Amino acid sequence: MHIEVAVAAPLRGSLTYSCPAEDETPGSGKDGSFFIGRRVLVPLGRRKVTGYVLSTGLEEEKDFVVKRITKFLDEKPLFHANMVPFFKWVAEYYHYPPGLVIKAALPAGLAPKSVKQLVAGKNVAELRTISQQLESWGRELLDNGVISGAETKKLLKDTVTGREIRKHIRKKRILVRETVETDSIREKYETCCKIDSAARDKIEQVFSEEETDFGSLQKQYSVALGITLKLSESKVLFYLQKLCKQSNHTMVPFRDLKKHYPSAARPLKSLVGNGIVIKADLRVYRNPFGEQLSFFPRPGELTSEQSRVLEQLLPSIRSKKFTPFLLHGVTGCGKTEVYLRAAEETLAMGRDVLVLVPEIALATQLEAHFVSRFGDQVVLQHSGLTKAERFDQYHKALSGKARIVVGARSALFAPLPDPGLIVVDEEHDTGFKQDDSFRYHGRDMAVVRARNHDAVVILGSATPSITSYANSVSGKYTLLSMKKRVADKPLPEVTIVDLNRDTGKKKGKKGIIRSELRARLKQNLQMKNQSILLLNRRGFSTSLICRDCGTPVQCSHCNVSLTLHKNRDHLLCHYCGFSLSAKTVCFECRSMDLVPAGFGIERVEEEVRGLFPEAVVARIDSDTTADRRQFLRLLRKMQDGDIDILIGTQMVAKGHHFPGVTLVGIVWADGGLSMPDFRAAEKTFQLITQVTGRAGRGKKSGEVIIQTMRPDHYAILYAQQHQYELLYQQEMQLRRSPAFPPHVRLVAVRIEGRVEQEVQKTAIMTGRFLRAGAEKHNTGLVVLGPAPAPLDKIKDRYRWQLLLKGKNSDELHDMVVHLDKEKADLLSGDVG
DNA sequence: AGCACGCCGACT
DNA sequence: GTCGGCGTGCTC
Repeated sequence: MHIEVAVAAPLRGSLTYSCPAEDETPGSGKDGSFFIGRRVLVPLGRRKVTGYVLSTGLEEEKDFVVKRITKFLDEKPLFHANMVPFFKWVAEYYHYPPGLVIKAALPAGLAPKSVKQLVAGKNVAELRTISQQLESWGRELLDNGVISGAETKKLLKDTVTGREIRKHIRKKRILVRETVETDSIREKYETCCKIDSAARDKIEQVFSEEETDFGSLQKQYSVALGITLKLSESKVLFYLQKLCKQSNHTMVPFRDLKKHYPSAARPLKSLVGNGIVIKADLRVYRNPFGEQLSFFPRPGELTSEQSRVLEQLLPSIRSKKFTPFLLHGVTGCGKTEVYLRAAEETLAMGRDVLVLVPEIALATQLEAHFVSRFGDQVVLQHSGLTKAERFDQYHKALSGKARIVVGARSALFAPLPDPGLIVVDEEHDTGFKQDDSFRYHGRDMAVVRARNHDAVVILGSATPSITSYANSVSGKYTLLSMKKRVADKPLPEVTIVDLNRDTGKKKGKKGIIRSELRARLKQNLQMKNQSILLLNRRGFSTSLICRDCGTPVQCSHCNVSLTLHKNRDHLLCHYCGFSLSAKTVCFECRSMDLVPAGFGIERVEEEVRGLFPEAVVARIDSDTTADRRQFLRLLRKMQDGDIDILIGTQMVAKGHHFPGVTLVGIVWADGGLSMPDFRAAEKTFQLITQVTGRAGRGKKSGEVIIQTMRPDHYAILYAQQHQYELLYQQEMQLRRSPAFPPHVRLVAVRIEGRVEQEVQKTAIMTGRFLRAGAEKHNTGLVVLGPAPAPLDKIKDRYRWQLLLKGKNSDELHDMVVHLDKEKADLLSGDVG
């Protein structure tokens, strides 16, 4: 039989392998459902790699020799057959090898491949005589007879050592062996035991949890069971019964039993021997939920808006048809409850639920709600989990033991058998886009996956992306609006403070926090309310500028200024992590007279601590919360009201529910407006609106103060007035000419490399190529550039870019494929 | 990705 | 002649 396999290697398409007849399990069906989704080890060239079975039953003649698979790596599939079209679609759309798409979709550590090992050959002994001074690898080879795969790779990569080793291989002193290491992560099993049911019934009659006299226990149990028990044996039975009742599970983990009765092993063995106790290894799932989550009860009543929105949603869920919704609801309107009710309905229909959030901090937030409602039906998928936890969560979803997955971007590929609802919370967030060589947009792909499964998809946000909103205007998505907060709480009152306005007094000594904000902070502090200050800029100051020649201190690897950090003692590059002592001199003129310029969040913190020494102040940014636990701890403290003033970057703006916050101060709102990005205004509006939404979520109403140097800017004015629709109209107007999304589609082609001239030359060549292509095929595509990218040098790599604009996405797509094929022109660097 | 194949310059 | 550098192209 022939099978179609996507191999975990950068190949455009899938490959055909043959599968020996003995692996064809009887009753597996002609549709191949037994095979699809299983991993196979296959020969690829001269080595062996992991592949994924996509389809079966390809029997026709091939013009190449079809190789046999080496073996199956799994008993059961790792993904459902209905994922195959989705994987293929994603691979095609993002020009990414299908096998690598699948590899990225599965938990890490499940793609073994063959590696070379060095083994002692028959003439090893000669190694000793040839060189009087053996290097460490030679010693290792003589002592152990083998060198590990990782080590071998390193040795062969080194030119000098590699040459020497190859010589030894020829002389049969060393042999090369190909080995395949097994999966690094596997299921976890735990020894559990239970009392045989007949014996259990008998013990049940005399069982009392309060019993402490083990002597009498021994007698009672012996009589009940009709055999003579030892004291230790009756103790084991007592604890088994007790733990069983407590946990409500029939099987008790041996580990738990030992906690109560450390010497349980021996009596347990004899009980198992005479059949009173049954032992078994049970699959356990490593628990990723960490600390106890807060519990949220199911509200009895919905707001009228929630009911209205659900009236539109629920029929679509019942109809089991692809229906995309955009849920535009102001902050604090109770979107979460809408998600939960929709999920309830989906489960009732026998289908599964996928919930995507842009980052793990929000995953925790939503996770608590979903776990409160659905208990152990919920699993998590995000980068905060260990590999082993992720593996287990994946399998729980795969097997159908869990029916709801809550997770970050990568949860998009969660192996739910039949998703009937996909929720994308905070759909506007850029966290769905991001990094890696495999750049996919989580939100967009969620819509595609929903379409594949005939599922309902809800994109939720208080500040929808202009693109999504345009889709709702055009009718592609159904718009659901919620304009009121729950319990008729008002949206916060927003005041704008003009930073240009000179206060007159204390010239040059003005702080970053102006009098209005300062006064309100003070008042809020006295009333024991909490405040949030937002500044979306890390570090102490934006740069360090030479007072003699005016040059800022720059990163030696990137074309950006270094940011002053931590007690002003070191400079840091936010793009490559390069760091330098702050006691430096100007690179241009060697002057030592360097002054900080521009302010960052650390400076705000310093100022606030100076102004309010009695307040409990905390700062949240990626410098203070490198690990997730610390971040969660701070969030919890904030929720519990143990922090008076929280100062943070955009991390504090997103989705959190802090009931005690009544004042939000935006220290400098226009930071993002000067960015060379056509979405700058949209992003600024989103950030202001999101952080504004943190105020007044509890009993008391909220207030917001925006400090800005551009008080007339529409993004800031509309955010002040909570006017999303006006922002939308303005943006659509502005993006008409010159045309920007959503009026046209945009593809950025970036060329980067270590040599500036080479990059520039390649960029110009690529530009010519693209223009020629656009003209020849008579497309409406417009090519802009090439020009140096907005960040034209990062990590020692120069970056140039071209923009492709087109109304027709197919045309753009074809052009990118066209370019991809001709990539040979590019000397170094990569195109995306 | 990783590996072979082939072309070319350098060196025994 | 031969070794090994690197550019090119293929892997069922």
